[in-house]
Amino acid sequence: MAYKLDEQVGYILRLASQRHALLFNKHSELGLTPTQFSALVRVAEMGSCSQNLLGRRTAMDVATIKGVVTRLKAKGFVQLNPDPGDKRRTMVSLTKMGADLIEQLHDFGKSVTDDTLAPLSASERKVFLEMLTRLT
Amino acid sequence: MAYKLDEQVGYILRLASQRHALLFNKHSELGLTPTQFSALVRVAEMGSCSQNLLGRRTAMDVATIKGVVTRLKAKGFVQLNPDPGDKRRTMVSLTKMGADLIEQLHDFGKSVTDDTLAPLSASERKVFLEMLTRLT
DNA sequence: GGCGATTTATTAGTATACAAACAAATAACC
DNA sequence: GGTTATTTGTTTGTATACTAATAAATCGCC
Repeated sequence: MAYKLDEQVGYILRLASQRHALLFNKHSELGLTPTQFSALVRVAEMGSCSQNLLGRRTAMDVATIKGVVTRLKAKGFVQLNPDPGDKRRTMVSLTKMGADLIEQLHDFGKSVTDDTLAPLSASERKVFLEMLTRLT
Repeated sequence: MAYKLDEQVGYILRLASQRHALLFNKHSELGLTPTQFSALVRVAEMGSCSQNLLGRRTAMDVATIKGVVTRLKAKGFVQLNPDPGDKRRTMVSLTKMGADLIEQLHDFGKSVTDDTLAPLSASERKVFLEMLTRLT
């Protein structure tokens, strides 16, 4: 059987991720990237947490999460504080401005997910997401 | 319904792509990245083609494909030549070294695909890839 | 109590990925 | 045939994403 690039899961995953990013950016008046969005939503979920832990909980390595947190801080959505109990740690938490945004982010996230999955029916979406999750 | 980051298609797509990249790199003695692999396989498919067209056929914008082609050339897998009929174009083609590698790349690609899809049964794979393709 | 191992964060380097601006060549079209 | 529009390629800038090396603080364990 001939090897067809267009049928390889890695290649198609890349294409699907590209389309998702496109849909995300198309409606983003928030000025957030998908990665920044994920990190911000996760901070809201976790409350105050260390930069490293935030990275682990969003699947970003230490170098990546540092850049993301730096930019979220520059935009005024999170603040950084030293952990009084552990001098190694930098604690990340939402600013008032960040907290005020979360509900809107959830709505936005739902609509991007909906747009991305538009080619699938409701029952297909369920099956697809279950299988995709198994590939993580 | 609460918004759960872990159930959003964009987030899970990112995780699945990460796992695929991990599996790809784990067995890559070829020194190629997934992106370089895709471009090289596509050049083999297309024979000689312009750098821009190669970018379109591998879903890479002009800046990205330029970098990828530059690195493939540095590794000796492709060569660049001016198009005699169109002075704007840079034609990309395989070197002998690149051509000799293609069969091995196909085998390698198949095994990475297989590893990535390991959590799915044969019939699930078919359904999954069909649905994923619709999301591109 | 102290020493080795681990954790946390930073930095430097490489590789995608995309947008925007630019120059050169070609195509389209009247 | 000449002007406009498009195509091709380059460059700059920003944002992931990962590796590796480093330093500081803490933990584990005897």
